[in-house]
Amino acid sequence: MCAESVNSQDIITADIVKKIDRLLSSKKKVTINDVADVADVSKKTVSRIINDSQNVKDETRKLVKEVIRLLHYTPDPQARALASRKSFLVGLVYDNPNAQYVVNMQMGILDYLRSNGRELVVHPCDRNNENLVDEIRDFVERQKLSGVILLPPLAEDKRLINLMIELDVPYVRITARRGNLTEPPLIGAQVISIDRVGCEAAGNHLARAGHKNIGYIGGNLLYPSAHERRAGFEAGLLSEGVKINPQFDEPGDYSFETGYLAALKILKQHNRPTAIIACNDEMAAGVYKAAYELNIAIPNELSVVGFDDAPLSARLTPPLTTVRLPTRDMGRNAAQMLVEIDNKGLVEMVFPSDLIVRGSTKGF
Amino acid sequence: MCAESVNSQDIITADIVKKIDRLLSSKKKVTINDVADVADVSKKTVSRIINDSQNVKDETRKLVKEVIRLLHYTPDPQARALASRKSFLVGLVYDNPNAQYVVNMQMGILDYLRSNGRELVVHPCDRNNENLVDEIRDFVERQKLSGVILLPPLAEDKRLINLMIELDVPYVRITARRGNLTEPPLIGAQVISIDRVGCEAAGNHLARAGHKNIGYIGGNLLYPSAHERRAGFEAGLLSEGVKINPQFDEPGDYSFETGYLAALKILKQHNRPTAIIACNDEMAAGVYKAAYELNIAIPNELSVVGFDDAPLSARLTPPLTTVRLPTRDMGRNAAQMLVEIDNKGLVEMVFPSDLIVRGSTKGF
DNA sequence: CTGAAAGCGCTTACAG
DNA sequence: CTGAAAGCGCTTACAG
Repeated sequence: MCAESVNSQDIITADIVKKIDRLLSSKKKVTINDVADVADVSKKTVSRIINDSQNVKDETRKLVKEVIRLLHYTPDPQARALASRKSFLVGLVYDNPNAQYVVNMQMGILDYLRSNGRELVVHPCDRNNENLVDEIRDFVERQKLSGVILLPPLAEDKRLINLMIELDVPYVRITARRGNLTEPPLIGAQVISIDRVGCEAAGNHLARAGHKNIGYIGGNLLYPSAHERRAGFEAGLLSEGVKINPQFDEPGDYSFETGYLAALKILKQHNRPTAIIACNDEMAAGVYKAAYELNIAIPNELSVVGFDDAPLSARLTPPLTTVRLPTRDMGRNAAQMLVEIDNKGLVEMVFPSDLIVRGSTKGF
Repeated sequence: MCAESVNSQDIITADIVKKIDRLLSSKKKVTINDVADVADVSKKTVSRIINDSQNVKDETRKLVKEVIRLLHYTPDPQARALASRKSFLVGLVYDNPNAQYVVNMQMGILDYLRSNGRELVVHPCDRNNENLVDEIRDFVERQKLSGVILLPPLAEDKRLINLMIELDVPYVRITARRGNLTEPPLIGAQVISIDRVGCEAAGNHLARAGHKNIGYIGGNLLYPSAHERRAGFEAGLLSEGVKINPQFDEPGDYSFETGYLAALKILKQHNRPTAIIACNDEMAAGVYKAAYELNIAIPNELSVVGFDDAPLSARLTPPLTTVRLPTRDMGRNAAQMLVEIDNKGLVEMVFPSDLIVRGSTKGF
């Protein structure tokens, strides 16, 4: 294969073409030295161009870029990492039980990183491991990560945030917006989901359908999401003058099991509610199980709402009305923030959630 | 912090301790040069020990290892990669719709890699992308991967297998055992799941429960798993003299939708079967939906069996009887094979699947 | 705007 | 069994 001889760029001389052809046919790896040699500049100049430095004459830049293209040169990431003490690896740190969420996030992050010559190194961990902080410190330092993305609930862990600051590594936290403004100001870059918006729509949807006797199964109150979602559901109901029935207001922890047990408790009572809001789809699936056992028909006798749009939710019978978070979009934007934005100061991006109405909710 | 002065190893002299203390308090990164200097050997010798070379005197090895320990030295992965043209990164290449499978596999792979100073770089891709091969070639070459793990169905892709051989990179394929021995001999290292075993148990379970009129919804026949599973189900039934009713033998493609449509078709007939075997849980969930709409009670009027033990399966009402693959174990062992075993020749590990009986199956 | 020199922290190839 | 030298492919720090 020879360098396209019909070259529109008259900056590429016959001499250069000859050099390129020789390199290409030698089958050896093309390095910065080859580019420098062919373009007749120093490798420092090539380095400047690779790293988007401004201090290069336009003409020089154009020539070098063309040579890079013709040689199919890509800089060696390990060599760059060694010299600059920064790798082109991004770490994804999480401890999360929801596989779909993790996979969607990975896809979104990679949507962006791919265009950027970076790779994603996954690092699931155990938030109850007492060596968590040291272990993550090792990970970041050894791999000289160019950035870290923290998923909830680890993104809320003060120890990890402090670690990122101590290591001076760019990081982006994926979090849910707190309604509670008495919280200390948020630290570092964040991609924030607003669980509240979709929940408000869901509450409104139920209230408008005529439901007045409404049960509630809460999320794990240690997570901001549980508070946010509740605030949203309540606001949506209240806009139509409806409140959660305190008689059927049960705690939960986002697990199928607590959803099931809470629903059993609620549904066994004689004036049982006509709708139950569960703080996530897992628990909503627990409500389905309880309803099934008690022979209560969804949606005819009971409407159910969840949160997450888990794969599960569309597979339930009837399919579950739920709230969706744009997880993949959030991942893509988190990666972009990490790479493009200097991490000093506050940076945030906000993503609302959406109500998805399916077959589990019905009016009278 | 000073090096433990009460040192049981009399090889560590006071002089060495002093040097170590000075290094540790300097806060600079500890390198191979420091280790060599403290142990009074060449850095080549330290390198031999890091890389488990045999040609080192026991005494020397012991001393150097102790110095490494006291200095908390860890070799720089990027420097090693640059010098040896091999990184300490393992690539996970897949194109798979099932999030739980991917996440379990990642966990298993990391179970092993963690103990090994290696990291996992994830690389989801699109098998219909015409640049697939070139794109993966770039990935492997640029990152100088020390190994690649291929998940199904990409693990069956001849183009990728040839690519791995061409690049001479160690690789392990995760595959399902084919029953068909006319297939060409299997290439390279493999971690093989035997879908057949669990399916046979499932078929047997149904037949022993007294089912004689049995419907079947197949998997995507492009994947070996679809054939394996069918062979297993049939063998299990046949051991009790039962066969799939050809009248209710429907194709499917592993999607919820095809499961649903096939089940509708089957269940609308007047002599409908008392049990349906679906080739995976997604399709089994489709059967639930169809049964619900047709007002057919599971398991009282219809038993259902799936495959995967997806998170979904335990959440369905009633919970689904299904077959489980030891995904995480497979991942751990794949990583171990990749790292420990020279990739020449055939190497395989086999993992059987298990029947998990839950509430969706019932006798008469 | 550009470059020569030194160095990042290892391993390779060779020698003894 | 051990080591001195060169080199992997880049960037840094400095100079002009």
